[in-house]
Amino acid sequence: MLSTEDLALLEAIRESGSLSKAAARLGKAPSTVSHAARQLESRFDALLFDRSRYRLRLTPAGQLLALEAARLTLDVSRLTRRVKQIAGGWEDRLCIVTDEIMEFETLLPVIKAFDRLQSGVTLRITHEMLGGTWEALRDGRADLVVGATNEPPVIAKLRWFELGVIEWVFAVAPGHPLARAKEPLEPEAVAAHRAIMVADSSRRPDVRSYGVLGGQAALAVPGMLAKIHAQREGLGVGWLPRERVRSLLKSGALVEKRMADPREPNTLYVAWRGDHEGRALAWWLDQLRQPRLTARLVNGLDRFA
Amino acid sequence: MLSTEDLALLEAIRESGSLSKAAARLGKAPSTVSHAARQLESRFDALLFDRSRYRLRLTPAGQLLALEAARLTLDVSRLTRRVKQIAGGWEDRLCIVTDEIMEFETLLPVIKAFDRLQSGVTLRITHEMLGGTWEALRDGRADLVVGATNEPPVIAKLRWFELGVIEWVFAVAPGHPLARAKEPLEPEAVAAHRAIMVADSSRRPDVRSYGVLGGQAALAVPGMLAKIHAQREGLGVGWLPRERVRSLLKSGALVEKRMADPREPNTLYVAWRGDHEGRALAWWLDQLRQPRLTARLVNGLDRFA
DNA sequence: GGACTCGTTCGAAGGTATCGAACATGTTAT
DNA sequence: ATAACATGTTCGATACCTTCGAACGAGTCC
Repeated sequence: MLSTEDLALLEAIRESGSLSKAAARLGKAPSTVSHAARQLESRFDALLFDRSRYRLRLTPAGQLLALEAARLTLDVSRLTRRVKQIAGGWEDRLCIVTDEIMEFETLLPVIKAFDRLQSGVTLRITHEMLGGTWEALRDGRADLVVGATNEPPVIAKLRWFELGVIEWVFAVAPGHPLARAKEPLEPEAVAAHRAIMVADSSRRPDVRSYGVLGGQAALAVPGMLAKIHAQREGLGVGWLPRERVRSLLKSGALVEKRMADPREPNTLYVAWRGDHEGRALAWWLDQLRQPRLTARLVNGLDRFA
Repeated sequence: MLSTEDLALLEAIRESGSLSKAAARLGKAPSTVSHAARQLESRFDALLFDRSRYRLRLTPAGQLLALEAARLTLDVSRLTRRVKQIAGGWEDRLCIVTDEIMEFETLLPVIKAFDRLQSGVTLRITHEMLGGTWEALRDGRADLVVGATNEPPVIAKLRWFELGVIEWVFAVAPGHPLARAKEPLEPEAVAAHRAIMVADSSRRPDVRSYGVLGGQAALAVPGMLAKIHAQREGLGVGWLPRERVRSLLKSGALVEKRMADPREPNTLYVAWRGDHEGRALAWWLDQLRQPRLTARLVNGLDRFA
């Protein structure tokens, strides 16, 4: 194959346009370079050097080789770095999947801190909706999930801890008919109005349509933030995460309604497969155990404050 | 860097799960393989082999290296082929640009014949409209242009020969008002009807709108074939290449009209830059000098016969 | 024309890869 | 439990490859 010395030789000849000048540059004897050039030609079974004139130069084939050898050398040095990375206990890449209710910006400082480690680990952070987080972990699409809801399913070698608890509030716009309805609201009263629910982009059943009654009209929106907006505009009703609409409730832009059937809080989980633990995963798990970050992820950002 | 021996060693160990078995496979002494393994680890400054158990195995880092080394080896063998190709006088790639009026299928047998040469030269064949062929040659986007119209422009080292002559006919649908108009048709009579012209997909001025008069209504269509269809449907009028509509004229689906201002035939050219002549280009030029192929390209296919 | 440059060939020296023997440890079959 | 066999490492000797410097013929420049 090709060595760094081969590349250096080709580049020195290309740039100096002379074998003896190239040898001087490389700190080698001209005879060494001459011999090495012959060896290269023999190895590739191609004329790489034009000796028809006084000073030796690259043929077009030699030029192509010089160019491509440079690219290959880059490839190899990247590979060397990656191999060292892994030998040092870091992963090649880390895929983190969060529930879409969680705001990506909360993770930005963490990502920056991780970058400062200069581990070389490729990071990939994506969202999943509904039970999609557990699915991603099972399928191997995720190495780490943040904010998974429902009880942890049966997955080989699964490890997890609780992130926190998310509380729900049934809220309507002040001008919505249900805003003036007698409390606690009965299911029949709710069923007469359109429900707002988060669209399920996966093929799974609509797990996120909590409290939507049979036959009830529904509007599916692309995420929790969109759901908040839709309900604030009076387009429909449904459950919303309390901490994420706190200032809307306080300002009256949304009105909380007590329900005949209250909704239990949800526990959020951090989970990973225990058979693939590298330093990057360990680092992230450590961060996710920090109470301040945890609170921020669970409670979210009040985008309406 | 990496050698084919390095790759062979890594793969033999991975597949046999043992250093001594790998050595047997490679036809080498176990001590040689042991030493080579140590050298590899030293070169990458990483533990590539797990010696904690009876039989030596690859670490995750070693596995990544084995995988990536295989990919790199493939890269190098491709490069070796390319270098040999060029040293043998072939180009790395050949870009042929034809005028879009020419049917691609006419070139299929030529492409197949070229493939049979097994030169390794990458072939790229594209269309240009209007003066786009000359532009492609000047810009270096084309190595060879086929069917360029107008006089050859000033391009450094330009070489060319005539391919043939294309004749035009002013044709209208039988139900079109101009079909019954008195001959020869005067410009004023034509100007009252919509012109069909080939859309210019480049940024150049509309050179292909020959005979379109100022203020005349126009319909731009995506190519000569589309123009033929549009005129046959009576959507408008204009000049068409005589040989490509011969059977439509014969069947009466299109009616030829004599004009007060006849259109001169166009000369088509084959052109290339003379400073980059390899064996592939030479081969194609040779083919393009064959009278049968030339006639087919110039006269085209009568898709309506 | 003389001084210098260029690249090749050649023999010698230096560096690297490979072999086989010896050895310690682990595994398997009886 | 023991003997036979397997595994991988270390080490010295040998083989192979790379590099050097000297000598040389041909080209270039002042």
